[in-house]
Amino acid sequence: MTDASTPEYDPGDFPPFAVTVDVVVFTIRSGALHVALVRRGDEPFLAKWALPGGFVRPDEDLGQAATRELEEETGLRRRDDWHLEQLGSYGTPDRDPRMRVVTVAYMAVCADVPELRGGGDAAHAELRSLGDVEPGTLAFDHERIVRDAVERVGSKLEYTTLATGFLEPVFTISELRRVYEIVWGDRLDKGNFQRRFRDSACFEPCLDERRGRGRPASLWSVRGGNRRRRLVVLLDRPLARRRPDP
Amino acid sequence: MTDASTPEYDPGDFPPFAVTVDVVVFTIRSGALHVALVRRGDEPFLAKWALPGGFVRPDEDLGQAATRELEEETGLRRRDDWHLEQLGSYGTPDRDPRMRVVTVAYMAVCADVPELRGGGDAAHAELRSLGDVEPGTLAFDHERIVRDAVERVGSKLEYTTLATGFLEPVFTISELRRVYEIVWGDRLDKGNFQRRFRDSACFEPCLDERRGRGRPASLWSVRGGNRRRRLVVLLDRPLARRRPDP
DNA sequence: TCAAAAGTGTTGCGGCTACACCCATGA
DNA sequence: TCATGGGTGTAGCCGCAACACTTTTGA
Repeated sequence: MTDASTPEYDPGDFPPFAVTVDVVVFTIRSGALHVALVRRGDEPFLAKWALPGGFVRPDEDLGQAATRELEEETGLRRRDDWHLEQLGSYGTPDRDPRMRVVTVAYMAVCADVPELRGGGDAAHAELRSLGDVEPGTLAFDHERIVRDAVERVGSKLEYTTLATGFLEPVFTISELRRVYEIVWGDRLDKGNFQRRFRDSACFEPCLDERRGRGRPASLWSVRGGNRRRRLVVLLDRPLARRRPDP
Repeated sequence: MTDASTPEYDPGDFPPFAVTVDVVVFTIRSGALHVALVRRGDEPFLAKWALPGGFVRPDEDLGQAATRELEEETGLRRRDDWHLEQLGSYGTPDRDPRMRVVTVAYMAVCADVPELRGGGDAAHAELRSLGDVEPGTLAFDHERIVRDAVERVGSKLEYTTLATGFLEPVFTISELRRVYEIVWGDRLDKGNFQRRFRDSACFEPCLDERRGRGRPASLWSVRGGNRRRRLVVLLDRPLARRRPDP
């Protein structure tokens, strides 16, 4: 609730906060998990890498703000088949040296994009491989946010169809397997994975196939999804990551 | 990030928001899941039930604010063995009719408490059975928040030791099973549940037992926990809820 | 004809469900 | 000695990991 503790309510009574959104955009490029970062054009953290984001406007919803900032700062178009979900809020009093800022972090997953336009007011926007992001080089608490997002996307692969968000709406099962292998950093058995997803009620085969070097692969999509709006739904049977045993 | 989009930054530039925390406190009482609610003493939603919560202070962390508000409005003492976790943020522009408020929702799980003191400025605080909360009777968007919290606690029982948060630090396996049955609204096989948790590496037996009507039950605790600080950790093997098949 | 990639078969182990059964106690 | 709740045994099924194998293509 908002003010059961302030019986003598007055609009000027509350401590004013700045509220921002930050977005962790994941995509897969050249076989590695990448995240979209912008180079800061101002103090503090001038010239450091940061997540795309910015102030929430007085009349917009939090999710809208995330979409807008992403578009402004990276040029990524709002496409219906993005997956965007709220990650959590970060509001330590000293996380911004200038003032009290609470940020609502979002996580987005999208298929590879040809080029990031360093648009808006962000000096420069770029997809960077997670392995290339040196610890301690991100502005604010963004390293922590990225860590939390990586953990979230990894665990969501276990029990949802989120992996398809990295691919085109129509994909082969091998492509899907490669997503899992890249995000989890592990090898998965080709045959078992094949069966697992072929037999899942969450996917349906298209009648088309993709030709490459070897035998053609049949194409699949998320059941109920289509080219414009792809679905992230619960897997009928979860696929547990292998955890290193102690 | 916070202001890559405002190169000419000025502390007065940002749109001011109010930031609050709201807490969904769960406990089990008389065999039913209960949630702590306060009765509002002011407009809007005068005399309606709402979640305990309030403004975040300029110098405190979000989690601290949640703990403080809970203590002030319900009299629940800060005990080390509470489980408190962030649920998510809710910031639709019109969720508070007076002004723009973003709330960070938290979920807490605690063992049954003897009595709620309707302290602080909240007119009245009470534990109410979830089944008795009529749809449409909560202030703001608190019904939505409670729904999300119920879903979260249910799913967390599947893969963590969160269920122990409803019990004393030392408990019997049957008590634990009853927590699952109440939260999930389902019967679980006594023998299979017994084995499952007896064999889990997450629990360890105390050398004590509890005597009641039948055969004495041996007491257990979370491995690594103790009476002051009980642990919520990942179960070595998840326990999937039965989902109604379509 | 060979390499490459898709896809299937098969076997064995382990966990899980269902249900019957035994155990230890208080009344 | 009976009711009550704690706890164990067990048989069968099902899923899954491992790995060998077949299929279908491009070069």
